[in-house]
Amino acid sequence: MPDSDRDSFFSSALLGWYDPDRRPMPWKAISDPYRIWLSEIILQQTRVEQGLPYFERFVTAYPEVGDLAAAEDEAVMKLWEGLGYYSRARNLLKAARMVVGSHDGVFPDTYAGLRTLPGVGPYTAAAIASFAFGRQVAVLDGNVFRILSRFYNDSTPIDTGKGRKHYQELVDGAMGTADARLFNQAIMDFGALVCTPKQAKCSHCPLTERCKALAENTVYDLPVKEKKLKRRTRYFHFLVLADEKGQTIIEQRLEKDIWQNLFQFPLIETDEPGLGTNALALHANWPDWIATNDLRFVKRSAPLKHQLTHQTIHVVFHHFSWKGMPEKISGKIILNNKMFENYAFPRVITRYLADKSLLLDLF
DNA sequence: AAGACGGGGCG
DNA sequence: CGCCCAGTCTT
Repeated sequence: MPDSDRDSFFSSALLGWYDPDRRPMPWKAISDPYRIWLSEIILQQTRVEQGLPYFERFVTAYPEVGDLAAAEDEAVMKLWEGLGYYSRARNLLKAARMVVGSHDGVFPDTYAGLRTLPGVGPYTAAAIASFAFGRQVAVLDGNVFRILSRFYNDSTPIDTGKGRKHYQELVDGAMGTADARLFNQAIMDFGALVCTPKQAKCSHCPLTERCKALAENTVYDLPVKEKKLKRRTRYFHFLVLADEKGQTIIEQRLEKDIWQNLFQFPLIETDEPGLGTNALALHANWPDWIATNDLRFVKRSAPLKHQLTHQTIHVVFHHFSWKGMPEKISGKIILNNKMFENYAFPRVITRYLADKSLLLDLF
């Protein structure tokens, strides 16, 4: 049941609290749809501090949407390297090319039009529509779920279709006729600075007098999620194959899996934990294009645990020298020393490569 | 509706 | 170690 009195208290208190300068961001004070779109894609499931340097890199490399549309796929993946959720980078490029190819270089200026761009879902379409075009649409993101579930002491799960619809109605009502651009920025700043997941700043919150979760002492029980996180465990063995000319081999991940389109050292994935190099060379998954009698084992890295949100990956790097490595290998790329900078790698590999002492005996 | 998809920061 | 972050797409 709508509670317009409560809604108007919420929006006026929120806007009274809001000060755009408290959390400055380069895309906040502008209305350029390209930059707003770029920032919103980067910030999906990503903290502002983490995304900010990437935003700067992209704007510098591609000042306008046409520059991005004309970029090489590999250059864009390389610029995105390390940020995660790489489908965002692939869709970023697709969308830029769509804007240039099908919309004459001009971004759609409606919620529905924006939704047709790949990578632009309900949240991002609302954000761009309000920030860039002043459309009267409210954003629904993690902050909004948390703030509204608390303010109304509402235990409706946020991770179901019904829940999303419910909270969209709540936030639409709360925004009312307030300036959408201000309201949306205010509610997200408020979630980041005051109504935080932990250690919420209830002692100086402008909404305390009517916050139901505070009154009921349920602040840290909200919001409610229905689904539990499931985690998969995987075992990755990367083969670092170096020849006497200082060359090594990489391959691109093309399957529908983690790190799609990124590069890696030739990978053997096994179901068994704790496999040593000898057992690996005898394993059924050993690639047929490497004859083990041509290799000389050099060393093996310590086992690394690469912890992701949905996967725990145990990684070992196995170093071999390969005299007479072929000049060409179908489906693989032969790299010489400094060429790593042209290819995007997962963090577990860039971090490994960054260790100078490892690289020394590699080449 | 349920899974899949990264990486980092913080308690 | 578990949770969360300016979510979206596929199945």
